[in-house]
Amino acid sequence: MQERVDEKSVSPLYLRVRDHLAAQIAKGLLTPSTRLPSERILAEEHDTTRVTTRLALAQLEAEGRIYRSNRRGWFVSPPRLIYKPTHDYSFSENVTAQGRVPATETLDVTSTHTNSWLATRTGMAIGDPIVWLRRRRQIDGRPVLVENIYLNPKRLPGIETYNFDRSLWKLLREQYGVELRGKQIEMYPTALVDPQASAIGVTAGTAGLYVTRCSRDADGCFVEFDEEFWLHDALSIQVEVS
Amino acid sequence: MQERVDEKSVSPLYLRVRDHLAAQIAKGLLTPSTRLPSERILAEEHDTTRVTTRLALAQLEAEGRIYRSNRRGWFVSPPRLIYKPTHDYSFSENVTAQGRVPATETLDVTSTHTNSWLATRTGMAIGDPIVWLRRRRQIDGRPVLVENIYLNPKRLPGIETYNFDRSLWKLLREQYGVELRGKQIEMYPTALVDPQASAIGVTAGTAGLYVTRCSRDADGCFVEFDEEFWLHDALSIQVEVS
DNA sequence: TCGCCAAACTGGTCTATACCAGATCAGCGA
DNA sequence: TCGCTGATCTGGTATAGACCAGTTTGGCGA
Repeated sequence: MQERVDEKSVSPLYLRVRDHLAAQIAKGLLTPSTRLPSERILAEEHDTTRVTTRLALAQLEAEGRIYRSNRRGWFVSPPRLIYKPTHDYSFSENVTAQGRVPATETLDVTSTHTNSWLATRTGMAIGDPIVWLRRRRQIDGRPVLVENIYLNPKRLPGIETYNFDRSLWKLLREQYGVELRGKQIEMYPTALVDPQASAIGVTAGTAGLYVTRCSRDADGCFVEFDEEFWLHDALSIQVEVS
Repeated sequence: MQERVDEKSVSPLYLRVRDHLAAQIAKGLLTPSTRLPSERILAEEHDTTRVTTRLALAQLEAEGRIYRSNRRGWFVSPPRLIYKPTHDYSFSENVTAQGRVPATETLDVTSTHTNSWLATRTGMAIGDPIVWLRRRRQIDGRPVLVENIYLNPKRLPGIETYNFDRSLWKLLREQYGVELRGKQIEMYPTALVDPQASAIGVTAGTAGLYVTRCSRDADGCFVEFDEEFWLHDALSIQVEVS
């Protein structure tokens, strides 16, 4: 089927398909949130098979240029959200400030107990009561992260009764007078797997960024431990040191 | 060939293969730097084909559990290097402090001129002389990053004549009395593509972390702009805010 | 006009196979 | 003993299909 290109050392076909699509995105022929032609059509256009086409798409996905929406197709990625962990406290405010539309959904709120994994990270004792909150957050209608938040009910009595579909940071400040001071942040790239992958609506193995954040108030008292699973193409992190 | 598992809703075969390998790693049957059985053997063991086996391996690679060495095989990933951009200055010292063996290779040193991309990031004027240094760095013999470093020859006269196969930070301090103060850091996950992918010896599309760092001395004078391309499974980033 | 349902379409998973190119290694010859 | 060489092993690239499971959509009927 494929006419043999007899020149030596041409790049592999799947990279040529990748470059062709990348050029169309760069030229503005394909813009954020537009759908790419289907895999079958792309395969036909390049005189190849779906397997090879999917290799090319996987390359662009890994670069963060396109993403897939489950069985709906491939889409051009929007710009990354700029996130400054040393400055930003509120997801909603940050997203809004960058001209985009945030949304937050509470998935689950549970009163439970500190396990050993949490204990070493928060300073709480094993067995201490703790409130476990799961949320999904979106930018312009696209889910970009799910998070597990663990709240200290000693410092935040009655916290489990509030509505969490808004800024947690505002809630803490307005209802509990908490001024967050210290934060320990850890992050590394990894794949999203279940249950996070299905919560965010992507296939297992999609590239992600894992971020944890432990926040304390002005007295050094543990307030909140946050575990975030981001889509890898959704954010860019900026840190300033002086 | 494959005996049909007639239970409904069993997970896909490639995820079962993934989980089987992950369990072996967790149990310690496969330890860092040991080679996995070849794709053909794994396929045979699980009564499937190489294509499906490679899907499973790609999952584990995306999670950072295994990595591939070009045409040599798949290996279990070593622990991530902990990197604290707000504290750490020296790659070599940091790697050594974590009980591992660092190595640095200089790939290229060129005296060139500031382009517009660099100008907006460094504050230099377009056309200003600048020294471009490319290095590859290893941990325990495995290349984990390549970097482009741009040095300000006004602040660092004669810098291009030094040997760069050691800590640049020490060189700046000892030879030029530079005390780095301000740093602007930006990072996001993306795929490694050529020329960085081949410089690091991985296939194009391998997951990576892109990090840039702009350093200034105590007077606020631009000293160094660093652009790093890390393997995504090689590091974990920690930031402390107070 | 509205709502439902079936067809068409999407990506998701999987088989079976082929050939290529670089890495490795055993064995042969100097 | 050492170095070369070729066989063998590895992953890398590619074809040509198949069927499944959600999503979307167009048309039909109330």
